[in-house]
Amino acid sequence: MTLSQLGAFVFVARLGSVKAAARALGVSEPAVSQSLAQLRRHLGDPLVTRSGDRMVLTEGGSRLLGIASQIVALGAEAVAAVQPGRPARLHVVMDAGLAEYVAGPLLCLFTQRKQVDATTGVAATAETPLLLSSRLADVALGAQLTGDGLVSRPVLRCRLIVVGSPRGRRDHWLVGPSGTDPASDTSRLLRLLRVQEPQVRVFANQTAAWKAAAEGAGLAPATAHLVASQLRRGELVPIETAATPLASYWYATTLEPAARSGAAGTFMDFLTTPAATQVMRTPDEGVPRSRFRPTVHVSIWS
Amino acid sequence: MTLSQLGAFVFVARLGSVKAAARALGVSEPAVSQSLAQLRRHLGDPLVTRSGDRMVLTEGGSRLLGIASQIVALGAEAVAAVQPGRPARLHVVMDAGLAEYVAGPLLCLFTQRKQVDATTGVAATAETPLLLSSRLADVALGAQLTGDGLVSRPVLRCRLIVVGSPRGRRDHWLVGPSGTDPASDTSRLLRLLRVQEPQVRVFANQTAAWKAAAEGAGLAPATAHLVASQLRRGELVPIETAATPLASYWYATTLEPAARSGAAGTFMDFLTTPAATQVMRTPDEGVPRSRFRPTVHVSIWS
DNA sequence: TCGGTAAATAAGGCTTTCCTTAATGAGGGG
DNA sequence: CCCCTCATTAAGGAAAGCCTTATTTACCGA
Repeated sequence: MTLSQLGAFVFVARLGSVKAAARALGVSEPAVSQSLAQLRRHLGDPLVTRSGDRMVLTEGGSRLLGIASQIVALGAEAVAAVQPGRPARLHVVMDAGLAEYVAGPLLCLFTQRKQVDATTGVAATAETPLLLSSRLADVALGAQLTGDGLVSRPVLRCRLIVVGSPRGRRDHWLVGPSGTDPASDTSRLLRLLRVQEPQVRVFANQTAAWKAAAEGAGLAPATAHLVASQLRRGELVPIETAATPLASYWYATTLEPAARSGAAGTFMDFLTTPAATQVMRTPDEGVPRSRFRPTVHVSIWS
Repeated sequence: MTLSQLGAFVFVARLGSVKAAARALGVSEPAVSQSLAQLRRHLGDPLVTRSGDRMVLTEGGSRLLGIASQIVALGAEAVAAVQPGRPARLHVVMDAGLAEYVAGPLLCLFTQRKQVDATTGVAATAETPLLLSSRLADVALGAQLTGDGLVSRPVLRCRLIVVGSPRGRRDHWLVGPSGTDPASDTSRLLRLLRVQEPQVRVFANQTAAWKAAAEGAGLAPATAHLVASQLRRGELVPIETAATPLASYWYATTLEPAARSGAAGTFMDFLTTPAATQVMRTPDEGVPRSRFRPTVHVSIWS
C-alpha cells in the first residue's frame, strides 16, 4: 500500500472513472488501473466496480475513501510542514469542561503576548498521554497524568460542588461532555455519589447542563468558581451531598523539559503568571472574532 | 516519501534512538537509518539529530511528527476499514449552532431507530461541499449548498431574531462559534446590520452567548425557536432591528441519490419524519450517556 | 589518548513500484 | 450484430524501496 496508490484510488472514486483520473494525474490509463489493482490485491476488496457508465464504490471502498483522502491530504501537508519559516505551533488539549470555559480567553491572551499559532483540542484523559508522547499535542490541561517522560504540574486549585434549583427534581444528573470521560472530576463525583447510569443526561456543553439545572431539570456537578455568578444571582443554589465539596486541582502536563518544544515551555511559564490564573478563575467572556479558534475534538484512531 | 519511511521516523522520534527503533521494528539498524536518510533527502531537513545520548527533533521534525503519526495510524486504519462486516457509518456535518442544539437528540433518535454508527462534525459552510464530495461526510445540515453533484433539500423553516436584556448594553454583539463562519445565518445578519468587527465577541458555544446577552452584556442573534423558553421566562427579550425577523431555512445536503451511501439515504428519509422535525424544533434536553457522541470539528487540510 | 557506543555510509541483492505501449475483455447504443 | 468506449491485463524496463553485512564516522567518558 503506497501513498500514490491511495491517491489513484481517491481520484478514481472522486471522478468516477479511471480515464478521468489518469488525465487528472497526467499519466496513462493503465498506470492508474494498475495502482488500483495492486491496492485491491493488498486489501482484498474491489473498492470500485464498474456499473454502467461510471465506477461506483463498494461497501469497503466507501469506508476506505474518507481515510484515504485524509492520508493523501496529510501527505501533502507533511511536505509543507517541514519547510522552514513556518510559525511555531502550540497544540493544547484539555478536558471538555476546561475547554469550554478557559480555552478561548487563555489562548487569546497567550497569542496576544507571544507570536504563536495556538490551537485547542478536547481529548479523553485516557488518550492524553498518547497524544503528548506522539507529539500530536504539546501541553495537556486537566487531570494529573502519569506516564513515561511526562511531567504534571498543578496550576489551579478548585472545588467541586453540586448545584441545582431549590425546587428542582433530584433524580436526574445533568452533565456536560466531560461526564463521558471516566477520568474527569465530574465522573469521579458521580461515582462517589453512586449515581446510576439511567439517571445521567449528557448535554452538548456544560453551560447547557447548568442552564437545565437552573430550570429544575435535575442536579449538576460543578466547579465552584465557574458557577459563581449563577450562585450569586440565585439561579443556582449549592446542594449538599455526602461527597461535596470536593477539593481538586487542575494540572498542566508536558513531556519532560528536555523533550518538549520551545512553545510548550513558554506556555508552561505563561500558565503561572497572575494574568493566566486570573483568566482561569473567571468564566468565558468571549473573545474577538479574529482571535477565536474552534476547539477540535481529538481522538486516537487506534 | 513512503509510509514505512514515515513509520521509521515516528519510531526514532518516539524512542529517541535509531537502535531502539530498529529493535522495535524487528529490522537491522542500517535499515532504519536509511529510511530516515531518504526521508531527510526528500524533505530537505535533518528531522532528528544526535545530541549526546539521544536523537532529538529539529524544528521541522517536530512539526512533521504529529502529521507523520497521523498518517501511520490512518494507514493501519485503512487496512482495517475495508474488512467486511464493519457496521455502516454515517457522518453528518453541520453548522456550529445546529450541532449544539440538534445534533445530540437528532442522532440519538436516529441511532435508536436504525442500527447505524453515526457521528457528528462541525464544519465551515465553505468547506462542506468538499467534505461531501470527498466522502468525508455523508450528509450536511445547515445552509443551502450548490455544487457539482450536490442536492439540497429544505428540512425546517425558521426565523432569525435579535435578543438581549431590556436594560443591557447595545454596543456589543455576542455570538457562538457559528459567528466565525461567513456563510452562516448569524454572520449574514451581522452584515445586514452593518456590525463592525470590534463589536463582535465570540463565545465557546451559543448557549454561553445567550446567557451573556441575558445578563446584559450585549445583543445576540438567535434562531427564534431555540430561544423560545428564555423569551417565555423573560430572561431574554426580542430586540427590534431593521433586518429582523429574517426568514430562513435549514437544508439537508447530500450527493445525488445515485452516488450517496445507503445510510445517507436512510437519514434523509428520516429527516422528514414528524419525530425528527419535532426534535429540531425543541432545544437540546440532553441524551443518555451511552448515546452521547462528542462533536468533532472537521477541517480541510489543504 | 583511547575505548566503547551509536549513527551513518557503502555495497550488493532482491522485491516492488511505476510508467510505458500493445492487446484483451466487457458492456451499451445504434 | 457491430462498433465504440472504457477498464483491465500483459510485457518490459527504469527506478526506487528495503533489507542485509561490512565499514566508517562522530562523540562521550575514562
